[in-house]
Amino acid sequence: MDPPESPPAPAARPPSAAVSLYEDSPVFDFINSLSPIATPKPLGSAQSVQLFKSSDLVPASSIFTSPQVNPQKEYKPRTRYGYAQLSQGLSPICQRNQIGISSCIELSGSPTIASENCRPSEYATILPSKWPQPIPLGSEILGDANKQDTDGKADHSPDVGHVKLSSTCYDQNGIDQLDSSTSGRNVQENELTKQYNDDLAACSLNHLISRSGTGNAVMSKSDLSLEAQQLSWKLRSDVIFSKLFMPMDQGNLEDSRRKLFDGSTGCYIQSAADDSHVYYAGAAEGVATNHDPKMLPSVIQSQLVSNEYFFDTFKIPSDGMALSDHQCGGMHRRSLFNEKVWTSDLSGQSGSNLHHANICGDNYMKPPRSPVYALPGIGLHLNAVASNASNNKPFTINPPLPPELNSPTTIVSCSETGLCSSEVNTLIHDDHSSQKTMPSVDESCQESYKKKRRKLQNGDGGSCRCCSCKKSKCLKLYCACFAAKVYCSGLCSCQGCLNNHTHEETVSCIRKRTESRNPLAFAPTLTRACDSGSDFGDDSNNTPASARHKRGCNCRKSSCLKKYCECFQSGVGCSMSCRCESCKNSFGKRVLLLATEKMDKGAKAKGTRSKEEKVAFHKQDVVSQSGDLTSTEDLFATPSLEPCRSSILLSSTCSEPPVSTVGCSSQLHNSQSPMKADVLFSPSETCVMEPILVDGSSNIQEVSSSCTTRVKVVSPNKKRVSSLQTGTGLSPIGRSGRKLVLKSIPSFPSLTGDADSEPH
DNA sequence: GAGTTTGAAACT
DNA sequence: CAGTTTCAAACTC
Repeated sequence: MDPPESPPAPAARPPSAAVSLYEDSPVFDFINSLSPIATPKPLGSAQSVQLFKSSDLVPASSIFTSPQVNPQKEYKPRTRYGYAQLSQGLSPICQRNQIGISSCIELSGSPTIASENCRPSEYATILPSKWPQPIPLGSEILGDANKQDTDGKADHSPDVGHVKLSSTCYDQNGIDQLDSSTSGRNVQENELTKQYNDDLAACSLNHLISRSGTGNAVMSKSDLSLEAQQLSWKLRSDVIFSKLFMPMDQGNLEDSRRKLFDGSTGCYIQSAADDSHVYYAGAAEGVATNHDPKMLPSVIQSQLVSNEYFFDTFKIPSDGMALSDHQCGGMHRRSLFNEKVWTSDLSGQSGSNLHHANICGDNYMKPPRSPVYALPGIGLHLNAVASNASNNKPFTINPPLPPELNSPTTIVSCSETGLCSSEVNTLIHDDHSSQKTMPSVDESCQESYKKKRRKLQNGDGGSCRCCSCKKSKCLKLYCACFAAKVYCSGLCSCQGCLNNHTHEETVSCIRKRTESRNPLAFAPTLTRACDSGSDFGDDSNNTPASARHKRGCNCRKSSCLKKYCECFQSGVGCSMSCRCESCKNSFGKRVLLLATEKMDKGAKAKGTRSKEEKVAFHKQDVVSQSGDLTSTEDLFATPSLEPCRSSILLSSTCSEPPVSTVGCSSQLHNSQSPMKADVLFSPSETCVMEPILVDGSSNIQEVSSSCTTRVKVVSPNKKRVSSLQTGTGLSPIGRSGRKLVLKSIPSFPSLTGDADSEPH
């Protein structure tokens, strides 16, 4: 051949030698016909692989998860970040060089797979909706790679294509330990569970969630743990968590998630606002599935640390063994069942289930009204989680919260828990026996309760909501207990409380009324998530309103740096739905697009930008410039896909490294670009970002050629500009705020898919 | 521990 | 829907 003269497709072409080997093959021809790039595929040869240019590979890389390539590295702590990582790990490798590819290939064990995956062209065109697909691939690859670790566990994984990571092994170990330690308790729980079996079905969601860790049928068993027990277990769980958390791998997460979603009942979808929240999507399983991957990264990323939170939400033994309550994080959440237990407990230890039926009977038992409808129970769960988190300050990752505070605190609290658990039981008993309705029953008692409560709160607070309502009778959302859809406990110091089983009817009624008034009233908070969860912050159990976070805060004086701010309290960054002023939420800023100067420019151009808007922008800017990590969660803070949270360094000035870079974390140094933008990275490696402009400002620039940026700007009037609201419609949260986000650039469908749905 | 501050919830 | 009031938690002293 004449190299110089040779026609097309030279670049991708493998060496002639390699080609010669395959060119005759029909397969080769076929492949060739499919894509020029494909040609190199003669995977067998390293040479051919090398032919690929890194640039070509980039797109594909996103798809490839190559944990296997470097299993050890991959399974490092980062694995825990989860999903995003998976994709992340893979892509870089493939992306960068042929080595990556080759490794991918090798790992895959199947040239075919590798070739397919590595095909840049394919990925380039791949729709976001399909991004999840990589998972299956990854799962395959990983599965092979990890088989050693997981052994027969592969069987457990759903057919969906769960990714199995070596990290699973870690989990496994931890699980085993846990399991052994908790097995006894499990039995106990099972017994209790029996009592509530009937109710469980309806409440399965809670179940699933709480048990997500177990990821199996087993999960259904453990939910009934007693609050006290949970408390006592907390320590254990923490320990376990600490052990497992790192190991927590995407595979597990994914697995659990999938299991969750695969639930016979339909699919549960996490709310965007709150990672930890799950919504029932009815039959939209596919949707849910799609969401998972996306969500995980964000969650992980932002919450990375909120071990407890995270743990609760996702911890899953690879083997599907029931983690039992430790899973629940004991304290992490007060589940419906827990509530029931409490109730029953009150009425007489294990015996009476008088009330549990009722409890489930009301809102809890309600089947999802719509696909989007948030299950109340979940809210409860998460809330509890969040609350616990707050006390424990589980979110270690977050800068604001020193790591020391997290686990250590938790542990301490756990130790306390031991003490408290008994107390709790006693208190509960007392409380209920005396019916809080009559607060005056025993003043001294109240005092002691208060003290105890404070102890708990300070220590870990576990599951206690401990309200102190005086005028609301605990029948308004002001009441943390009521907001969490739980009855007040003996630890509460409320007065004139009607939120107890003796007033079930009333409570139920009020709940309904409240819900009718505000469908989100009992919606899960964040979470914390990933609930964000997130995530990081500590969600205080004290937070009365569970739905607040989703709606966003409205802070003015606290700068979102105090617990007054629900977002801060929940350890999550403010989202687009927030209308806060001078937001300095250290967990992440809400605005993605920072542009002070840009603002100016915009102002010039438009000359109409409102002062407020400028302020908002400025705020954003400040934040980003301050070097705070911005969690992109904000972008997805909206119900639909918060999942995609990712930390991003926006400005070059950012001194702090991203907390966790799960999905597509990356630093954007967009020195050239006049605008600084928080970029949302999709979980998938493919960083397609849509610039979203508020008010139609059009000066957003794409950060990189390969990546589009989704930029959000605060709306001038501070009305929430939720860009990414759940387009999927899965989100129960209907946002009423004006949505000013404009997509200046048509891009891939947003991960959430909500972008499309957004009004312009 | 009392008083103040804060922002969500409730109300108008 | 906007403005005001109420409320309870968070915070300060």
